[in-house]
Amino acid sequence: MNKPQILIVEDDNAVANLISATLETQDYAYKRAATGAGAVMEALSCKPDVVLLDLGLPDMDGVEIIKKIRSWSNMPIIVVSARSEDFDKVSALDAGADDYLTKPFSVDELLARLRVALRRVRYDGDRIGEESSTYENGDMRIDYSAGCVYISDVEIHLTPIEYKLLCLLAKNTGKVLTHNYILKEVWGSPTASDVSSLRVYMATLRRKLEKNSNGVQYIQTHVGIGYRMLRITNK
Amino acid sequence: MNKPQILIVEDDNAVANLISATLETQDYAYKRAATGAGAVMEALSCKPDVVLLDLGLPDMDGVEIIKKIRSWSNMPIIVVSARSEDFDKVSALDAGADDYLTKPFSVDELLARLRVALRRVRYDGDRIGEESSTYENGDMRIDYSAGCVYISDVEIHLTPIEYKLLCLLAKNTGKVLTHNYILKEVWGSPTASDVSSLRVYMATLRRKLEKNSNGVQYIQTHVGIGYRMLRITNK
DNA sequence: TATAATTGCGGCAGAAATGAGGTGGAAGAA
DNA sequence: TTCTTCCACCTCATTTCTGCCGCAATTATA
Repeated sequence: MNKPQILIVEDDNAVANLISATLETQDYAYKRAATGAGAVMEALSCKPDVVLLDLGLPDMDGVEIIKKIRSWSNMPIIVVSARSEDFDKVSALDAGADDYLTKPFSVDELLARLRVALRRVRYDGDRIGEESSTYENGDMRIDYSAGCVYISDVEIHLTPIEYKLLCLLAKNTGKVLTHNYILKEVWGSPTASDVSSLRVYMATLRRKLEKNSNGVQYIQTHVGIGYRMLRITNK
Repeated sequence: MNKPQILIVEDDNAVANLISATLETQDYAYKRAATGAGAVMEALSCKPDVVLLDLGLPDMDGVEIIKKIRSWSNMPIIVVSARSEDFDKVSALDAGADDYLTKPFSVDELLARLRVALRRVRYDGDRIGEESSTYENGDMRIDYSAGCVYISDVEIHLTPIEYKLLCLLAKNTGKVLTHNYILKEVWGSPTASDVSSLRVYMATLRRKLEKNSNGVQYIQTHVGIGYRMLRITNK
């Protein structure tokens, strides 16, 4: 078995050095990133086994980074943050983080929690294997890493909400998603927006998807229930 | 989807009450155990989705409990302990615990970490179970997750009420359901609609089901009583 | 026993209600 | 500015429900 690969995301060099030195003594391999954008890129390219993420990065909100990574990967994310408020913890954990450590942290505890995360990777890894960062269905392709969508290799521009909507449908291809479920997943709370807005987004999303795609219908309406992404079998 | 089942292992009644009250507000189901032996037994018998484990039990060392459970199960274990020493955390985590909270803990944080654990259970469950959640009877097939019905692999379009009706009959294949029972289950209240409406829906449902299905009768009428879905034995 | 009356079921059709999609524009953010 | 988000209004399609009719089975009556 190879050395476990850890991605350290931290803009404070002193802390990053401390962590990387510690990891070396434990015979882990590691990569470093000091910005949110760099973190997402590294997470994509080197596919680390675990991400150690500092929330206080200069260029991007930590929770945003978590959501970005979670949009295509389930790799364990351990947040290491100076913020110890409940709100910060809850929002990071709910965004998809697996653990949350507050600075100053004990090195032993960090290592122990790292082992917990790795245990899970190894365990999951045996059964699900590699996860791809793209989704394909018929002529449609979603590149999660780039956040782009293509129809027959032609890029189509989606707004953030449209993109989220499409990803949600894609993740659940073949299943009917209820209006409320979609609203909760995309907008956060079912009350934030209402079904009429959802309809508008569905309509524009459909138009964009099915414009250059000769007559193929990707999204099916279930009247009074919700929507469903069909699996396209091109034969 | 069932309520998540949480096992609370805690000998201090006050804390246990606080946790169980909190869980109830979140619509979780829970069981309680106050001793290590009881905890292991409950974990075995009721197969909870998550275990909340207090380390300071009178009859058994917490780490021992973790190891015992881990010897046969990977269910998530969140330790809730008054001990905040590194050594305690590391040994619990390395013994197989998934998370470690020190008392006094914030209820919000506990709930967030609980959600993290449940997320993982659900995810694993989807992967390994891959339960198709379909019903089959003769040439008819109901795909519950897709909300679709097929006759001889041809999709049949049903309106919401027709679909509910069919699911209800399917769930009770072979049993006679009275008019009132059906009205209550499908419409919510027996007074919302009356039997004449039910007749219309039954008729259209029958037509749709038995159209492409050469002469097979799925739904049987019991005059003056109700309806019944027959189990079809295709030979 | 034979016939008439009653009751319940299914078919059909049309009205009423609900929901979906289109469009335009206002408000807010980049 | 431009882009994005969201709301309001309109039209159209679907869904739901009701009423009426004929048929069949059961029950009552001569």
